[in-house]
Amino acid sequence: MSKTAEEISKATGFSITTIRFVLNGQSEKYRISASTQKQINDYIAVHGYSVNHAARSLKLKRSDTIGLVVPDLDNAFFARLMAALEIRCRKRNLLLLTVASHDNPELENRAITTLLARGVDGLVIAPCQQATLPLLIKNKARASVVMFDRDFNPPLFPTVSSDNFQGALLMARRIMKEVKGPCHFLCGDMGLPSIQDRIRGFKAACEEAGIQNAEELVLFESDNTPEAGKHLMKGLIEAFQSPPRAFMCSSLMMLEGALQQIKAETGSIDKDIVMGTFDDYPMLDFLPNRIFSVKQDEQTLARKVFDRLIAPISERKDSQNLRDVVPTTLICRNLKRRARSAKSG
Amino acid sequence: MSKTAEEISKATGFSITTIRFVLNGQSEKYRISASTQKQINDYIAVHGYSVNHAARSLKLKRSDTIGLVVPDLDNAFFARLMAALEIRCRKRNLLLLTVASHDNPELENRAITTLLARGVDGLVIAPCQQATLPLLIKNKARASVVMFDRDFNPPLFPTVSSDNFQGALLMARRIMKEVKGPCHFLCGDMGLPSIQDRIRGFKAACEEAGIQNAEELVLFESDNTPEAGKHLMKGLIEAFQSPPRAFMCSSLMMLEGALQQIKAETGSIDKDIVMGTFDDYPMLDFLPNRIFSVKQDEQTLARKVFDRLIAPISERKDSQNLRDVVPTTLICRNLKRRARSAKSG
DNA sequence: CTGTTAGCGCGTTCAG
DNA sequence: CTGAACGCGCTAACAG
Repeated sequence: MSKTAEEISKATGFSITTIRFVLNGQSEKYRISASTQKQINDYIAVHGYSVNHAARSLKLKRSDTIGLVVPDLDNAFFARLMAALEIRCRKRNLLLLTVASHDNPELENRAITTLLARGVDGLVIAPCQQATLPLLIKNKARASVVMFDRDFNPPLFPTVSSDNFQGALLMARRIMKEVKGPCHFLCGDMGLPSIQDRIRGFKAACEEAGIQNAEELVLFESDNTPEAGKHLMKGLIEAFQSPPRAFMCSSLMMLEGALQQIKAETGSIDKDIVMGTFDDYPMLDFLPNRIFSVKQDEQTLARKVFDRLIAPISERKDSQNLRDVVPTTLICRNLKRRARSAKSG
Repeated sequence: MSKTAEEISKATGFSITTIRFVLNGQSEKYRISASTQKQINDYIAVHGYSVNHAARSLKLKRSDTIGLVVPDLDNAFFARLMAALEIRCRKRNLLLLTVASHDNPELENRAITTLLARGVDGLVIAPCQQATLPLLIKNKARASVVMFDRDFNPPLFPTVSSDNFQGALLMARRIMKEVKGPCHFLCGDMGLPSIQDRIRGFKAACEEAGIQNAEELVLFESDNTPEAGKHLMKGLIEAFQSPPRAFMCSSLMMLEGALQQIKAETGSIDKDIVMGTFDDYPMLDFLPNRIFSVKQDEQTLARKVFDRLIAPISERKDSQNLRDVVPTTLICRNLKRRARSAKSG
């Protein structure tokens, strides 16, 4: 176990101040003698030293810590975002504290409270509710807060999200062009703003294509789970006595469920079905089907989130431009004739 | 921002001690008058209170915090394990601090040092090196340490891992039965004990099947990445002028790379290829191929890790039984004739 | 160049 | 039942 500054002081006979100066690399500044430095450094080399962050935080009212609240730790999108954020944090000697809310408002509040009590210097949240915000605003004082992925109205904090409207528009457009006909949209988590944006994008594409009954093409559930996807697909298959020629899903989980249902009912997944999904996953490569995916740019999202977090004081244009929207990429797989991808936004 | 105990004391006129007793639910014990309690509680109801964990940690030499070091945050297996651990931590009012090592010894050491400096009460590591351990042991004093996923020799700390030998044995056996012939094994991260165990299991299955050249069937790279998988598959295709009839991979990443290579070279993935992989992912359902996967039991792994972490003092049988081995499940997809799954271990 | 000092907020002990 | 006082290890300001 490494020693405290005082222990080093006692052991070497120098005062705590002297010890601290060499510990903090200020020996030049205060012209500590070479001999003194050596003695201290030698002692440290043997016995070790690491600051006590608890004491440091207590004194400085700063924890060098960032809190992150996400719905789910084992969701490819959030995991990638967390990974990207963690790297940025490490560069600044910040520790990222990640807590899952499981899309449950109560757990979300507990997570936020916990993180705030731990004295995080910044807080990043993919909120599952608008109601949380008042609670936050009340305790806001010490941490700068950034929302991401879901931009509820009004945006009480800086918010970073993907261009869901554009992503949905481009994907739906391509799918409908591909099948020269309509496409169903299976949505989970209806209540979320990001999903609403996707639905608007989908409808815009329908309108372009001269499709009248866009409203009926959008199916939704309140949860974002494979089960929800299964259930919606089940309804579709019942209604048409066969799987749809084309459909798109609001998430990988919904797609998973939908495909499981198709496989369960028909024994396999017809390779002529055209599908689309939000979020990308490398394994989509291995389906023989034509399949589109809207890939979110986690790196850019993480960068913008981090910038908002770090520079809260500077550049106070305040209420204006509180929202950052990040373009997505449409990935196209197994098409014979067209290009493979295109930028949105 | 919630108040400190002293602020509450000043605001309500009671002494800090009195405030603390009601904050800590000891008002009964010290027979605080009902009126006093009410005044204090009312104040708290309005202004809020949350303990300052920095001060608390400083005083108690305990942070109510567990550290977790994993190679990669956006790896399905580790993400699931992290999620499972987080839930257990929350139940005990512990905060889980997760840091990625990116399978880089230097980053791993930094991560461990950081976590230890933050005063974690426990430390869980999926180590990418044996060399780390001395460093740890030196600083061990305050945190109980548990290793998982990779059990280096000798096991200097309690270690929890899956039954990799058995998993590989069962999977290889089934694949070879399925194709009535040999199967290649594409391995990443050769140096890891878990991979070594898988190779031993694979060879055992070969021996059972009377296959002589098991050694040649094992291909390996030092990294566990899609690129490594691609590269190995490329070699295989070159050697045989076509993709193998059957192969298995040491991880999903390797499988990803291998399949990408097959697709790149042959335009599609022949549905008669039989494959296997360590770790499961729901999307494997959607390949038309016969495909096996060895699913690790993250819940049980997390439970055993947590138990080792929490109960380090009790039951000191010490050196004996330092290792926990958790059974895996073999998942079989798209087989016509056989059952879908079987337990190992 | 080196030493001393005063809190940060909390848990605990001791005196009333 | 309530108040006062100490110290956890660190930072920062001030005195030599």
